[in-house]
Amino acid sequence: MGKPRKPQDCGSQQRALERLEALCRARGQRLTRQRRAVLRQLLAEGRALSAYELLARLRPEDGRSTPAGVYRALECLMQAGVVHRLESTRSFILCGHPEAPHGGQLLICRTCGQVVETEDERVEAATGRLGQRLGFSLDQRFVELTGVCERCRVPQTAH
Amino acid sequence: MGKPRKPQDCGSQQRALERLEALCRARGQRLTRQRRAVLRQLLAEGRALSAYELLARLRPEDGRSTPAGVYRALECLMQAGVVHRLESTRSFILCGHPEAPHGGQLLICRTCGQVVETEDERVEAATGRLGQRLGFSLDQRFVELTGVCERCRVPQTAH
DNA sequence: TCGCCAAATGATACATTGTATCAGTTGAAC
DNA sequence: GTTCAACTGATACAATGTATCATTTGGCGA
Repeated sequence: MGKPRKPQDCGSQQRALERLEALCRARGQRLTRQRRAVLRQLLAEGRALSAYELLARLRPEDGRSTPAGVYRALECLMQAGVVHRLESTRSFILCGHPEAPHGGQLLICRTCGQVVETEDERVEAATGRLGQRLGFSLDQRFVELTGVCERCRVPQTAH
Repeated sequence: MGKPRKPQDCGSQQRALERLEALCRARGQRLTRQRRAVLRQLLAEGRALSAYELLARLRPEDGRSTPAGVYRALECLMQAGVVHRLESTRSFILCGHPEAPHGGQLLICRTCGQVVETEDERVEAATGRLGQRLGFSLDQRFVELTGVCERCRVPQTAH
């Protein structure tokens, strides 16, 4: 697992955090200290973290953090659509386009851990049609594709 | 969670078991006592079971079963392509069409627990193309769609 | 501003799911 | 039959996720 570089400097992180907070509020979720802290860590990390990795990062700044607390915060943030859970790796990541409609696809690089989030029309259409064909009224679609990203596959040739 | 009826009588279960065993062997896996026992339980149950549910069913007939043993058996059976893991529910189920090529889609009914397995061309094509478009060489595709199946949605109207 | 009430938190304990390790056993192939 | 890799049994533990309940917090109306 290589390390993806942190995606943003502090200034834009601050702005991103504010944007996410606004979204949560707009979707009827209180944005409490704990939830903000979880958001901040996910934003700072820029990659998927397990609940316990999150907990380890929260403890230093708030010794009272607990597993239950972290899971509750994550639950709420997922409700608000600003965090996704990666079922296949049991981890959590910030949504890449929290304003858009939801239930997208996640592409996960085995090598660097990068997660790319999409809302591919063809995949949406195909899975929707599949559900219909088999008589299911779908309420959630997990589409997680794992592989190796371009950067990891041809790391030297670029420069 | 309603109970799906057991899918087959004992005679055809026996035949199904033999067919699965043949497949495992053809794919280079020894079919040992423990693995056969796991297959038998999954076949008898006809629905997805967690590793520990499996363990509970194996213990009465073999008191020495352990979690590690169950996971090892499942690992092997997944390798052979006759068992799938449902990531979204952390459970395991017999493959519905073990002879076919693999990496299909799973539709899961929230109400009765039924799992329908498909190999939908459109979904395959769409996810493949998506990977290509984003520069990923995919090695695994988890597509799990949850919802309510037809039978559970309109249970009374049929008869 | 005050007090109310629902929501959120803190604390603890526990349940579920999954692995590491290593000694002993088994079974296919020679 | 011997041998060696694969499999198993046993034990311990790591990782992930929840239940419960007393307490605190924060938004809101009086």
